[in-house]
Amino acid sequence: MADPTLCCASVVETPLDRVEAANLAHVLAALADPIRLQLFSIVAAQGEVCSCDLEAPLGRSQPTISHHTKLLAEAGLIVGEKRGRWVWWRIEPTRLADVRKALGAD
Amino acid sequence: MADPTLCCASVVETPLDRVEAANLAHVLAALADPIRLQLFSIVAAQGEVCSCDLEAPLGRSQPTISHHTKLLAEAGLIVGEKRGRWVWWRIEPTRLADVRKALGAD
DNA sequence: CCTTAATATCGATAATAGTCAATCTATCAA
DNA sequence: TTGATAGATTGACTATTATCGATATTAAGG
Repeated sequence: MADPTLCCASVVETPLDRVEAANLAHVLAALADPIRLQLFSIVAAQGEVCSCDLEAPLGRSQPTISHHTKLLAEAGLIVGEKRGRWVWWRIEPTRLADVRKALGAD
Repeated sequence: MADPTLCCASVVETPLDRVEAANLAHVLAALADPIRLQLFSIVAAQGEVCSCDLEAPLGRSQPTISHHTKLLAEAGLIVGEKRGRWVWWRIEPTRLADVRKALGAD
């Protein structure tokens, strides 16, 4: 779903209002899980990864992997492309940059 | 508590191991809540804030505010100093910078 | 001391989130 | 068309978390 509004001032400049806080918290929550962080870093390192190649390194079942990829995708942090029976995931670097900026990147 | 280990390579460079993922997830989880994000941004904007001045703008009870400041402090993101009956909170900018770096700051 | 005030802690509750087995859907191959 | 495979969805269970009332703790001030 990727709520498009992570643009504005950083968290250290101006007090966030409720909507800004909710939007940013939603994206941060997607990253605030060890399995999803590992998943994200594997995808980032390999460029493109099939869902089927995530179960083994993460030690989680297929439905659980599917659940985590869905959350990361809804947060706009990864994008999936279906090719035949497989879904190939890549990260969305601009979205991650938005998060850094929201956390006060110079 | 502020686990000191957020130094290393960013999440987009190398796949995180379990320990790195757990440490980073812990700090991100502290930020991944709307109330704590607002709290953090209020403290950042004002430089120093007393706990007693957080209940009203955040619309939460005193025990809840105390709970959230504790989580942020345990993540190393804010520091509290007791002066008389009051606790004054300030942010830890280096800790926030560590998070940005872990998320791939250039 | 005793009272008041700021904060922390405890206990309970309701909501949220991670996990997996079972099942459904879509795609490909024979 | 049938069988096999990748992924999504559902349902149930458990664990975690946000919240607040009640209580404890600590520090002035009189």
